[in-house]
Amino acid sequence: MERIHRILIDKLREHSPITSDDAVALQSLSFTVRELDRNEDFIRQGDTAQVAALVVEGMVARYHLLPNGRRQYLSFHMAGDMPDSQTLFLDRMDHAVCSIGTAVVASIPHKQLARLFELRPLIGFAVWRETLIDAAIFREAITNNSARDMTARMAHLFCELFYRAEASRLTRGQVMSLPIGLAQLGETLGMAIATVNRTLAELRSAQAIEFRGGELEVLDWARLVEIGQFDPGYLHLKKTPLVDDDG
Amino acid sequence: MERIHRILIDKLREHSPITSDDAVALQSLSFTVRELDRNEDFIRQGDTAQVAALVVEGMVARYHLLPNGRRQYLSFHMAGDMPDSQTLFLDRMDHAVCSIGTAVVASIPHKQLARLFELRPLIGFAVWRETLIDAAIFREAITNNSARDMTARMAHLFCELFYRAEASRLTRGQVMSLPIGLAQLGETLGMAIATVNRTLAELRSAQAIEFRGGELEVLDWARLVEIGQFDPGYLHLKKTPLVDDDG
DNA sequence: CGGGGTGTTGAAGCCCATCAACGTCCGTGG
DNA sequence: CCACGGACGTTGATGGGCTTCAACACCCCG
Repeated sequence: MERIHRILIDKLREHSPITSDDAVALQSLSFTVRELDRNEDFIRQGDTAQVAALVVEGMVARYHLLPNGRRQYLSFHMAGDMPDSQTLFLDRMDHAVCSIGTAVVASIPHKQLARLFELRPLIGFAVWRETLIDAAIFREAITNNSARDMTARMAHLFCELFYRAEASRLTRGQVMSLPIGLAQLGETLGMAIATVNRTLAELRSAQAIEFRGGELEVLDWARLVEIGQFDPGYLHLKKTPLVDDDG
Repeated sequence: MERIHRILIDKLREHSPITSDDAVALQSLSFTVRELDRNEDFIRQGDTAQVAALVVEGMVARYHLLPNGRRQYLSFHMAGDMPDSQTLFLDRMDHAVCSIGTAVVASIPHKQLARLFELRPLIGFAVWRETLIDAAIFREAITNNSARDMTARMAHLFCELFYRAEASRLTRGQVMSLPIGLAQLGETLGMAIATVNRTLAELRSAQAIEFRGGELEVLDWARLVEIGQFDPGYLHLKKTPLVDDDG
């Protein structure tokens, strides 16, 4: 099996039942691969698309471009995510997608996906579920940036990213790759860079995390969860670990 | 045709192509109707559901319940919206849904919807599209509450609600029903009640809106759009008005 | 060695949360 | 009819947390 198919199937299995037949059908999908430099836009606001992207390596981010030229980052995506699955059914992108750090993405033609959804509705439902989890993450971001103080806000973001990375087996022990700068953190959480730095120092001195050189290390998960008021329910992931029953 | 079916079909037509055959199929859906007092929860955080709700009259809101007992309102929904369509594919509600003002909702069994999606994929795609527009609205709320100052934030919310109400023909001239209090506005926009009041006064003195007694009146749409930096692209609605070609 | 990008830290000031007091409306019950 | 009480809206005073601005440190790469 191609690595790209493996990634997609494993990802869907984090939340959906995918049968062996479904897996075989998914392997019929063709794709093209593209390597991205750090901070490279690969979908722009206003674009239309005939392909959907699948993250293969690294991380990508979605963001709104604001009138003043600044950005509001909306979400971060790692291997297995389809950050622009909405282009399947919405004509124009209302936001942009860029890489953070170097990344690899695969492009899958809309037409092949649509045909698969008609042939095997359960695959469509699995991808639909994926987009619904996306929406749940957006909702949590609303609450995070509106109702939590700066420290909780940052802690919650780190909790979410680490939890998701772990579910996708992208962590090494207590460390995950998060090749993001303070400026981008600020444009995610709605805080000024200076505040980002001071809040980060706070989390560090609480012995909760270490964040340097594009790597996030969780020193005290329980404390981080408590500071961030993190409850992973909204991620709708199965609690059981992945089982490789097709390889 | 039942009024409930009419509402649902018209709503889907705001963004999706629904053929006469699709419309007939949609009319096979059965439902039960429930009337709600003002501020009545009808889905709670953690619930599972076998039915999906369709707003028939009035407005409902989705919200996160916070540890301190306060709420973060996430979105508002009016006639035609399906505020809990995610229950079709996600087991547990990660947020609650309540009425604001009195409202009427219809409940449609999940099983009937799922069968319809398998029989007629295009209907499923239309509902999917609806959930994707929801997600786009959530994204805009992230940006609104994170990157815009208080005045723009409130203006943008009013723009969105009025624009959506107009698309669904729920306005009377420049007036729409918005039976919401200052406290709830604050819990939507992430500001204290006092600030809500003062910001509201600002918009009033700018001759942009009037908001009183649960009614929002737009006095100067262009100015409101400018203050709120509102661009309706993210709502993904067709620009053409609805055409009643099945009645 | 120089320069740019990024991170760090301090000082000043403002916006907004908080608190408090008062006003207004409306429904209830005397 | 009026008195009362509660929910909601309004307004002022205060304080603090965050933004802003500025200066400097650091590091990688040319």
